[in-house]
Amino acid sequence: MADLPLAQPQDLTADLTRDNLAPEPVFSGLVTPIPRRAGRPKDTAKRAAILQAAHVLFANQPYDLVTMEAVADLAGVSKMTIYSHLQDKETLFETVVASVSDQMIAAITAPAPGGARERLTGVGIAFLQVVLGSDVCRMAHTLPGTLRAKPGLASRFYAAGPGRVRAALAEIIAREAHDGMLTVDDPMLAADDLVCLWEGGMPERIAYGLSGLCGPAEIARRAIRGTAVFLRAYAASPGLAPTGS
Amino acid sequence: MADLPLAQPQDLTADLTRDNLAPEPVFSGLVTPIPRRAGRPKDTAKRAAILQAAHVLFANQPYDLVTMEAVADLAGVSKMTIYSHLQDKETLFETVVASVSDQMIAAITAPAPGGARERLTGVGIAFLQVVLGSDVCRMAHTLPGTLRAKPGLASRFYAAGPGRVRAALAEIIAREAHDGMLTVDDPMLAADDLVCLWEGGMPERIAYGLSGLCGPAEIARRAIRGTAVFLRAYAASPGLAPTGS
DNA sequence: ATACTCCTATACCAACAGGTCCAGTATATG
DNA sequence: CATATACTGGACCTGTTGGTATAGGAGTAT
Repeated sequence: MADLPLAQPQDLTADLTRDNLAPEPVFSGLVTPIPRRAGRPKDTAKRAAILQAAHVLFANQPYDLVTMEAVADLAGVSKMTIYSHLQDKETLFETVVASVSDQMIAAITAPAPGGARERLTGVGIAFLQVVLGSDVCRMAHTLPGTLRAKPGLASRFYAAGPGRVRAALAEIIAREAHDGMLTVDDPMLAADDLVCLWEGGMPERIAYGLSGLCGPAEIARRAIRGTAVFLRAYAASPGLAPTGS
Repeated sequence: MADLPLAQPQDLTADLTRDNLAPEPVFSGLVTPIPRRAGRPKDTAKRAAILQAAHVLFANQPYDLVTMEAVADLAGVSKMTIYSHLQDKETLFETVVASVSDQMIAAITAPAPGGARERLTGVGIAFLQVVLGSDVCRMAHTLPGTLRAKPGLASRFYAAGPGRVRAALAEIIAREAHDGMLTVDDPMLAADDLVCLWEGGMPERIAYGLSGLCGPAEIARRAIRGTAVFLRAYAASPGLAPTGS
């Protein structure tokens, strides 16, 4: 029963100070283009700081435990400033979630050269870097509970994030199958299998706080291993006929 | 209170009336043995009703949205009665989680006869019946967010539930490997693979509310398919299709 | 019967979070 | 310059929730 050395989830929010934010200038692109109005214009840097602070907090705490004042403090901004940029807490959360989806998809869709094994391994590494290597993982496991009451948002997030990844993967697999490299009954199910083999119970253990985020070495190892197992099961090797279908 | 227009997520909690509880007499066994004191004895049925109501509510709502009054109403009991049986909300939650773990383990550890394929498929069906076929699935995805702040409880739950299942599975796999039926590098990782192949992205989709619970047919199909893919990847003799046994 | 305990109902408290109001100040445009 | 808007900081309101206090009714033991 003795398991791996597990990371303590206590100090997750310990060092969340304003000067200690993760250097992800992702939110700069989400800023409004400039409506050109009279009076003092809104400070786009403040909006980015708000979204980034919310990103960090939502990634490390369940939705209900993230207070607007905490977001304001972490962003170095007055609470009212948040409400002047975002309508309410739900809108703030939704904006952060949307940005995470974009980030995830951008990481996946980068084309990779090489053979089937190299291509799949490359996609796996990019996928795991987001899913196991960033705080997105923790946020992903906070989402279902939060979005239970907002089915519209939930389906939108799934379609934009995991769903699109799975579809893209299924297409890759279908192409390989068409080229005779794989023998696949259902590309969608095979995509599920591939994703799961890459992840292997890690998201669950990370979500439970029993394991920390994965580093590059661990990520590469898992991508290679998962792809290998997948290819053993689905490779169009002579004499081995796939079941099902 | 339950009549409020509070955002009911897809009537999940719509028909949770006192006479409509799921018929699971699981909690009868958790009742105190009879302390034999003077005066009126505690009503063990009420304790069971409390735990069962809490089970239903925690399975369908995140922790923070489950109020003690809701539990009391659903159990048909005064709020004070809950506090006379359970110390506080966390204890109530912990008790329910423990019972779910017991239920899960009992479903898994039932020994199955037959060959490797039959044994694994049988375990898979038992496993998926709990994980995909009951409200445990929804609760499982609520847990990480809830338990983030209580690492002790989280690790205990994981050890009692998913962790023990994985260990048991790893042992089965190791035995098959020792008997020459499988070629396995690491039984623990292989157990992860098998579980994931059984589940295939379903828990995620169920948690997001994009899919309902799986029925027996779907569960059997997934157990068979997952086991088949697993055997294709891990079967000892690559040229011999293990479809027959 | 009596004593003791359980159970209920209700009111109540403290804490806390989401959101608003407001007075004052800063910063842009025309 | 004037004007319009942004931002701050805090007080403030409102609603909710976990948990407590209390009083009276009800069931079971001796």
